[in-house]
Amino acid sequence: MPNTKNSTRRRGKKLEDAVLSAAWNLVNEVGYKDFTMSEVAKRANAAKPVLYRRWSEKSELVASAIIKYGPKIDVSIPDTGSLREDLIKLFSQLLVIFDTFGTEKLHGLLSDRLKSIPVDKILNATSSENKLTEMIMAVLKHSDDRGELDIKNITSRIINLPGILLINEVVEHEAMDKKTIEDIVDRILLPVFLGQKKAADNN
Amino acid sequence: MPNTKNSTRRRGKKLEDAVLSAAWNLVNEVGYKDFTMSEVAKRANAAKPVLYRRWSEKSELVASAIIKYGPKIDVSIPDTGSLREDLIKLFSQLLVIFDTFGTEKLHGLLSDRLKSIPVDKILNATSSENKLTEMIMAVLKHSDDRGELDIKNITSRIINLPGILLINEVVEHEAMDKKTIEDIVDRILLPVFLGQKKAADNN
DNA sequence: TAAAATAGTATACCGTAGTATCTTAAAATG
DNA sequence: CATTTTAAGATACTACGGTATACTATTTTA
Repeated sequence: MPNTKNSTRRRGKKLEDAVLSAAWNLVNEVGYKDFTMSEVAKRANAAKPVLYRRWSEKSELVASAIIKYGPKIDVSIPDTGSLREDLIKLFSQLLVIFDTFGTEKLHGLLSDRLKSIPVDKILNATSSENKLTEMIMAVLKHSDDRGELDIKNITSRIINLPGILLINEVVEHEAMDKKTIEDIVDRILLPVFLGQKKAADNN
Repeated sequence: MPNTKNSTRRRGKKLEDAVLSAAWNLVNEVGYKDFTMSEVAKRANAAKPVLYRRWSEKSELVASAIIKYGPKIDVSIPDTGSLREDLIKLFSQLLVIFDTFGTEKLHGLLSDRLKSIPVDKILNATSSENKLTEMIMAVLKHSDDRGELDIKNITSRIINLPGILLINEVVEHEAMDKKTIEDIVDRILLPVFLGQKKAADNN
């Protein structure tokens, strides 16, 4: 504590913040591909090993910077009484991600992260406390309560489907708009979710 | 190293084959991550620029080698009279890929390819006549002929779904077995495809 | 057959991710 | 306050993907 003023050498959180801030600025200036670790180090007046001591690879540093300085996603779980509306609202909360970053940033980040982690972890990591699958699960629980589906039949593959579709949109298309969301919900998600009907519904 | 007496300089297909063969051996020995272009060049007694003149990046060379020396995929389009059986057969044809390669090879290849091309192109890739989406389309056409769905309602997003699910399995799981295929077909693909019903079916 | 175009050879080079090493400031411990 | 421990600084290094260049063998063409 008595050091803060005169200290020439930053440590811990101070240093970490400086690096994350530099990383955030840089990724916004040059995008993901041209983002280099050396440049971040230079801008933060830090040494490269400092970066690698905290983030094991480029994509992790960028992900951290986005989590800290990127758009905050509304984490509220919609409960409108309609599965369709709930899903649309949930997806719409994610639109801000597309609005903030171009495809290039998301795309590059995605392929690099894919190198080290499985798909279902990608979304959780990027938004830390905002686990998409948990939110999906909550929405489906409400639907189950209304007797529209049987949540016991919802497998992990099905739970992951929204995330996968989201990632696919990132990779494949420039943007995700309201119309795309409705298309995904109506043509894919609802048929899949509601296809897992309660046994009583079957005959 | 100057040529010993009668060493002719290889060109065209001869040279290409030597490189592909070396690449195939190498990727099987060391996997994708430790596969280096320099080592391929060395083994094929070729110069690096020769590789890059034909394949623009590492992932392309590896993909080419797999297409040439890897398992031949049955490209026949099933037509059993049942959409479910057709889809299961189609997916089962792809099992051989998982059997032949470990996840590491597919995983690394996938993330590198993702860097330069969109998801829906990954499977079609240089494999010329083996386009998954075309086969899906044919199977769906048969189903349409039987009046089970309306093919006009099948959007590109829906057509790409099988490929996306396949890629997801590559990334996320060790293997894809019969049970997985049935799960994907019954719980996801059939609900989605059959959800796009003909207007006449609506009661 | 001679010239021109094509494409392989050899090698040096660049940029970046990521690591190793050695020194030194600052914090923790006692 | 002295000692020990932690972690930053500085810098050099390795490995690899991919490119550039200069040279030369082979094929094409006229």
